Amino acid sequence: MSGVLHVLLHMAESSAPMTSEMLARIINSNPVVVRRIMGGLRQRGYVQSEKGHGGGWTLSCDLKCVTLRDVYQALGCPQLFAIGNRSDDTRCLVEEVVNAELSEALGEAEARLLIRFGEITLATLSADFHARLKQRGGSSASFEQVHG
Amino acid sequence: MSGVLHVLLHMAESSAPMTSEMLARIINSNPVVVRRIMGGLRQRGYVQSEKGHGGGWTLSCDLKCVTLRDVYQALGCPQLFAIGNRSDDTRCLVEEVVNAELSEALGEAEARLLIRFGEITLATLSADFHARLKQRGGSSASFEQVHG
DNA sequence: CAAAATCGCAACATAAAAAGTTACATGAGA
DNA sequence: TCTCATGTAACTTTTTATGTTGCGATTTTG
Repeated sequence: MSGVLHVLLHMAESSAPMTSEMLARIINSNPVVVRRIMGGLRQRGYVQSEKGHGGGWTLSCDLKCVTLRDVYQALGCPQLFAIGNRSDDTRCLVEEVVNAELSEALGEAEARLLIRFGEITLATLSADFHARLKQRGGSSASFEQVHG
Repeated sequence: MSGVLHVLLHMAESSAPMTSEMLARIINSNPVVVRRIMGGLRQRGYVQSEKGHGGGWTLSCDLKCVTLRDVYQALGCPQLFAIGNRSDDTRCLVEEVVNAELSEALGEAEARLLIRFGEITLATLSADFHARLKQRGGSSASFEQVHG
């Protein structure tokens, strides 16, 4: 999640397509992993990829229209919580009770978090970035500088 | 978390000490793991352990006074979320922004969840258990029946 | 006192999941 | 046609959680 957002924002700053390799460097990862996670985003039309010379990834959506929730879903709704129900083998009434209570609490937390994610767009993040950039004196801390 | 609660509720139903082995069977685990996770609870005085013949684990707290939050903390506040900040290497302003936004959202969700956990006591769970038990016709679905 | 039951703990082993890597096919431009 | 890209499957490595073994300490029982 964090990585994908990082990558998307960098793409937003770049006019030319960025290769999987460049994106991988941004998140200290590697090209194949990038392709893997970007696949979901492409399917939903948030990004495009071009093969061949000069190819790479480009944003193909309005930053204002894509929320963190959309991104999360494009990634296949990965597990949000690290804790959860141990098993669904509910022969034991005690376990049933524990699961019910935990599920409810976690479910509510998840719902809230997703709502929150739904309120944050990529444009929000981008604006935030530019605000900080200005504050820091405008030195762009560009891709090449930081991730080169 | 789920496992610990399961175990604690079974202990609440038992007058005699329960051995690590019995508790392990409850959560399809093994005695050493049980001792490991119960250690934190013992330190806080929620449970006691007795060595030797006839020994084992007993609850040593008022169920009404121990919340899920307490249990969570006794377990050492394990990671709650499966997603999070990729790194804290903040040379990149983009990453800084992403991290800030994600941290805030996750932080708030965590705080809320912990509050919620703080409102649920072991007594709540136990009451819930007994309510369901009555509803099902009182057959105790005891430890021996289910986990033996 | 000896034997059996139990916890405590450290060290090691296994398993499951995430991430990374390799290899090769395909398509696009120079 | 050669190079630069992505697409994808298969495999490997790393990481983390869990499980296991071994042994010492403590307590009850006979």
